[in-house]
Amino acid sequence: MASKDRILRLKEETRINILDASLQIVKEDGWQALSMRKIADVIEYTAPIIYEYFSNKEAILLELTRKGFLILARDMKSAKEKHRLPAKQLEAMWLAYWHFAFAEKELYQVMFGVDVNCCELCEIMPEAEVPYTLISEVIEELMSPKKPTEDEVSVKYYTFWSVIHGLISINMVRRPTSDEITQEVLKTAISGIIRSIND
Amino acid sequence: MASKDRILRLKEETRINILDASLQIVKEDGWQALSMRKIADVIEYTAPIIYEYFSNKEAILLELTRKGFLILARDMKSAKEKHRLPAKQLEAMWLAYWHFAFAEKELYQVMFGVDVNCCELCEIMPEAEVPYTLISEVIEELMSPKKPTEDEVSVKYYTFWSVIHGLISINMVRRPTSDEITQEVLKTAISGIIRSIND
DNA sequence: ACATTTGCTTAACGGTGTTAAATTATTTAA
DNA sequence: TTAAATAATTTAACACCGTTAAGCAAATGT
Repeated sequence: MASKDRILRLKEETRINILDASLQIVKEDGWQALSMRKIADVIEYTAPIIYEYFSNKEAILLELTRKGFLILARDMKSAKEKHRLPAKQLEAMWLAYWHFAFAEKELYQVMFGVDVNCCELCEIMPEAEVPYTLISEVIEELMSPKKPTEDEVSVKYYTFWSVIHGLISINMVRRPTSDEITQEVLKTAISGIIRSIND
Repeated sequence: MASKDRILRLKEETRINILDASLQIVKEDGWQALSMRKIADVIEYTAPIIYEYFSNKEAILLELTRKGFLILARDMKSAKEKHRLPAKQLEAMWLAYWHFAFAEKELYQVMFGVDVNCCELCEIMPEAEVPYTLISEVIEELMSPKKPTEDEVSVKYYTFWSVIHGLISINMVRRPTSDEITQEVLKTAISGIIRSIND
């Protein structure tokens, strides 16, 4: 019967509506504002019908995560295809990754669990700047022959922090990588940046 | 009156009890399990008295964040003092940072907003492995003269990912750094790692 | 002894995710 | 066409959440 098809198509449509509504709410008011009742409001149903399409709220987040990975993969593939040299391909893919993170900020957040609460943290909590100060002093000392500007020191600081924080996030979020690999990444990263400081 | 002092001391004590109880709950069942009523249970009071010590739940998280930064600063300082060469000091401080993140995992999480939900994500969602595959293939090609093992490719992959993901996290969580700095960090990081691939 | 303050609890409000029951609408069968 | 069966949707409810207001009981000051 064709009517079965039509109904299935409608069902698939509301499934997508639920995902779209979720993303819309998150884009407007952030992840913490996402609730089943608000989703229901947007799709003009009541909350319980959502459970006919997703077994719970977590399943919605998971589906958005999958959506994110699909878009990311597509973007990275197309970036790769624009080059032939492996080095260029790598750069293009990572830049695509970077752009995806900000173009689809909300998806990236649910994919990798970055929350955005603490933007003005340093203003209300001076202690949060101590690590920055400690490290920057040493970086400046290390660069002192060149009399670096504060911005140049910042560049090095953020590179360091990115590597370490990135490694930590990844090791916390994913299944733990082998210790040897992690330690090697850590050491080579640190010494690599230190070496690069006086380039 | 000395009794005033005693009472103030008791008040300070329950303040600390609240923070300790919070951390205990989080260590046992994760951040998402932390609730005012559960804190009250642990300190053997009812929920509303917590508001005599903290204006709301967010304030408790903020205080734990501060606690984290204090410990981190202490650890980094003492690591620095163990060395005289700036390069050694840097390495020691970042290793201290690293160790802090795992020794005080819960504090690090509330400080930088890393959530830990998706440990087995790759098992239940194959799409999550596509970016890894894409990049690894190119890295392997780039290293091909050396016939690298899968572990060696992983090292490079995770270094890349750490840098990019770390930069993204930082740019999302903190007030936005100037675009020029960010772009320079990105480019130098990427080309640095690419260069290092055939060391 | 009475009044006042303090410490704490109970009760409540509006919100959350989720489930079960009741209701309405649609399709099927006689 | 009408009755029975099935599907679609809502209402009601449960147990929890953060938070606030009202109430009570004990300690304190006068």
